[in-house]
Amino acid sequence: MELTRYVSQNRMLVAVDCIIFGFDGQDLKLLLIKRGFNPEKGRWSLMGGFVQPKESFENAAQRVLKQLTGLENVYLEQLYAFGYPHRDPLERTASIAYFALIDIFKYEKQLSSDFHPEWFLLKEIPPLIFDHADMIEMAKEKLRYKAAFQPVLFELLPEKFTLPQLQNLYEGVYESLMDKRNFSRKILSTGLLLKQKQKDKVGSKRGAFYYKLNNKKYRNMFNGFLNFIPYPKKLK
Amino acid sequence: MELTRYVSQNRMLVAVDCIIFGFDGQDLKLLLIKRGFNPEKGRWSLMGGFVQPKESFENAAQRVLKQLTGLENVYLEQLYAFGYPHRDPLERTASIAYFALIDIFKYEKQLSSDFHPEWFLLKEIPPLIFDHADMIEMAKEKLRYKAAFQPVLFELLPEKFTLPQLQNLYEGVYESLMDKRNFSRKILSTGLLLKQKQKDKVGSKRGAFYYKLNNKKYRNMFNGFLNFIPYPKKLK
DNA sequence: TCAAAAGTGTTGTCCTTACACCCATGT
DNA sequence: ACATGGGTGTAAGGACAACACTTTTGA
Repeated sequence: MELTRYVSQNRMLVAVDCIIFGFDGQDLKLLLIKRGFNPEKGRWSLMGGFVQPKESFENAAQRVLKQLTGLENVYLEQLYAFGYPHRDPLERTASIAYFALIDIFKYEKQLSSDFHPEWFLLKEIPPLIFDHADMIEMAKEKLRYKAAFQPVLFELLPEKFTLPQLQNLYEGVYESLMDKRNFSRKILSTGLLLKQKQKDKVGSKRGAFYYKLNNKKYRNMFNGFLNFIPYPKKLK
Repeated sequence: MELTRYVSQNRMLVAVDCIIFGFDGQDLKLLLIKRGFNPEKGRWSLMGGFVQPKESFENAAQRVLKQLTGLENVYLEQLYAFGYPHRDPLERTASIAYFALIDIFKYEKQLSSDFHPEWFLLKEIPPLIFDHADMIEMAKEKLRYKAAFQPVLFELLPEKFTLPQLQNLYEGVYESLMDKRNFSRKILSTGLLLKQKQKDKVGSKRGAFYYKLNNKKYRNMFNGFLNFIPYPKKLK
């Protein structure tokens, strides 16, 4: 015998939306798509989808992410549940927002066409549907908050990267300038980085040494409390 | 004309659940209720309720909280959206968990009877329905995380409180001991506290001075990054 | 040879920790 | 008078911010 269901309560649609961050060595970017159906068809939007009956929210976000980027095993974290009644004018729809940090170079090899995805500079996000701009704002804030104490930004980098690239990344996230001497001392003192013998010759004539993550240490420290950003700074 | 709805998608129930923290000057506590309906009738549970058609999640949480405690304008923050398919065995139900920090003494004056609420020591939480224990675990963690950098724990205190009480609170949240000299220096250096002339004579013969929050400063600092917990410590 | 970016060391200041004694009062 | 918890100061070490010059190399 089935117990009675929760009668006389209203059900609603539940979707996930993904705020997908990437970093090209210079600038922080977001991956957006052209919405393919009504309402708001053709406008820019976060990638999203409805949660299916047998799926957890996390699984739904992974599915949606894979659908767009082809990537799996990506850093994905629940951001916030958005649910005011008319956020989707057509029908009440809750959205569980996730933010993802991906290696933009892995993505660029993928060919995903249906959604007309495009990378936008974080500073040049176009108008978006519904409350997606709020979601992005919150994701930026959470990323700043989190990256201040945990080495999460490495998820945005390829296997090999240079210190100047890493500093660009931190400067982008915090929209501020940092002293390269203090920055490298602090980062290197964590012991997270392994210096490589090769240099990256793209960004400069002299070239900058590549580093890789010390993966074992990285996993151990991932949930620790560190102190990655400098105290309040003078900008020149 | 109405646009087509999102046909062939499944809707689900959405509820809110509240993790309600209190502090009696000595220990951290949680407010739990006896669930009044099936399934799992009569077992301990977080206070919750279904989100109504015209309600945001935040409003639903406020409503539920007021229903139980009689309190409004309480510190309330979204924690996480729990949604794996069978968390409620009866029917798929998402739960948006909120955590609340309330002044336990304000509550104690309220008479709310229907739910058979009881305060439990945070260290002595009974078995709970569904995934409520996970919610509490996450709430504890988030409170620790947040209180490390923001003066959020004052939301748990009455208007007037003593430094030893405040220290008990921090020690309870971090399950560790702190040096009272360093603690008071650090707290007082924020300028958040206003010393009162009266003393609390309950906790000791000599009595401890009351302090009040400097509310203006409090509001300004609330979203700042501070450093409230000591670096790794030796416990005696 | 010059322009452009990479790399590196020192110093002063402030924050943090560790630690011990006296004070006020109710019993 | 004594037991209980409240209140305070100092010194040493570590972390942080400020700061400038040399190196490399492609054009």
